[in-house]
Amino acid sequence: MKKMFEPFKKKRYSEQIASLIQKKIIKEDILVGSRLPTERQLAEDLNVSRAVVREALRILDSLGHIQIKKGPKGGIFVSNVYHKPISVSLKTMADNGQITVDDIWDVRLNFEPYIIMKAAKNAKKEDIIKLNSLFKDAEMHFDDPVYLKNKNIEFHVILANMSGNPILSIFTKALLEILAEVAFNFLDLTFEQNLFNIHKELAEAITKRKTKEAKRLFYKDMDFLKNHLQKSLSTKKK
Amino acid sequence: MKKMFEPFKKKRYSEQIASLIQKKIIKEDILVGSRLPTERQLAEDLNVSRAVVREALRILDSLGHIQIKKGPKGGIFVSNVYHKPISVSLKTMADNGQITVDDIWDVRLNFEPYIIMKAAKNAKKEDIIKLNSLFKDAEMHFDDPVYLKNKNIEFHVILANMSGNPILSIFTKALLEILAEVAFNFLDLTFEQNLFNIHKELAEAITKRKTKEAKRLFYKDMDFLKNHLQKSLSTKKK
DNA sequence: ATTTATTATAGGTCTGACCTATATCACTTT
DNA sequence: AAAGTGATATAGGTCAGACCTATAATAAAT
Repeated sequence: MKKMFEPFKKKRYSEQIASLIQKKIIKEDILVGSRLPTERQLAEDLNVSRAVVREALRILDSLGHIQIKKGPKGGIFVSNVYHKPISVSLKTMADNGQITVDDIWDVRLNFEPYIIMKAAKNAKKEDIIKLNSLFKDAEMHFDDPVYLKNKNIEFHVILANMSGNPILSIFTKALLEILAEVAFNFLDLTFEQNLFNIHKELAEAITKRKTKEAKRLFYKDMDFLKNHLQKSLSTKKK
Repeated sequence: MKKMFEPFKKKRYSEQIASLIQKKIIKEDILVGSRLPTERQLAEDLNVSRAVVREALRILDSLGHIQIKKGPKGGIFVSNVYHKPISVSLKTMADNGQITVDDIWDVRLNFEPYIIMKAAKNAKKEDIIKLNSLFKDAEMHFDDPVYLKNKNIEFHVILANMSGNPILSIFTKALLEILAEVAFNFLDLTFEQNLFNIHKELAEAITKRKTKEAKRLFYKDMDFLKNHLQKSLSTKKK
């Protein structure tokens, strides 16, 4: 018959505590890098057993919100990265052959143009400063493939942040991270340098709000990546 | 002196056990839907304390690999839900005002048309069977708002699965779940019935591979939802 | 036949003990 | 002075065993 209520979700103490702490981290009541009380202290403060606290810590750990070190000067350190759980999920699926590089590509091609468009619309002064400072940093290490690779990834992260939609941001970050791990786990200086140059062009189009031009350059960027990826995959031993 | 060994990463028993079980689930040595031994039995089998087993279970739970029920006929059930960590992340952000319903809307509007398009392209016989069985179930409970609401959500999940891209699937699942929780946590039979009828139309367009018509109906679906959402929000006390 | 106690099950929580890795400091040794 | 050695305190890691609580199934009562 007609139900008047849906059953409400009962929660374990460990889950409640985990989301309690998670919220404090997200609200920045607890800052990234700072240290939580010891397990024993948390148990006393929260008036639960240490076992419950530890279960909560396992949850927070697996969500990427904390990092734990043993011994004196050790403890529970806040290290929040919103997109990490997504990366972990995707990584597990990739390891298991449930998703392919093409799937990631598919998704990026579907929503990064939208990000570019929004970024071009919303571009603020501080965003442009961020981009310029990124480029300056990169040019100062123009012969360091590791550094350059990271900056090339960071570029897309900044664009995602500029979209103004945090969901797009974290999805993009996760996709880039997993892509770097499963597909671009190699280094090629010339490649990164060329990529960097495309990014500079793309940034200029965005800051000048030339949306069409920006989209064109994004596809150029992606094509360039894809070509390089296919080349490097074909030279790999099976 | 040259180091002969690098320090190896020590892992808690709980982590080792969690990935042990995770692997078995992924390899399908343990099937989804089946039941793991009881906590006490696992502790005995693995020769660790029950506390360790429970911490492992918290990890597996937060990764969406298991579901736990109390009491007799209860226990630890395998339920690979890859999108769970994403839902949890988004939920937390929503609770803390870091993302809004509009953000979720923005993302859905951006990539569900793509899903619809791919679904219309890829629609297989078994997909159509699934859709029809969904509709049949829903029509058998056409006066139950809870049941209907769940089926209306499930409809979009099936479409996402039909896209053939698991990433789109899990992203969509997470978005729908969070949307249902933060925005549609109320019940309205007539609304759900109307929504259902749109879904039926949409499904027909998709199975007949009428992509344009399908997209049009999707936007109708979204408009309908948005209207209802705004109405219900405006009648809520601030 | 339906409702209401009863009971067994399996997860949930608590207590308090002991183990173990590690940063620090004091003390040698070279 | 530098480097190795050892003691110590810290804080997480593990364990054992007890008791609490929700729930499905069964039996008893209506």
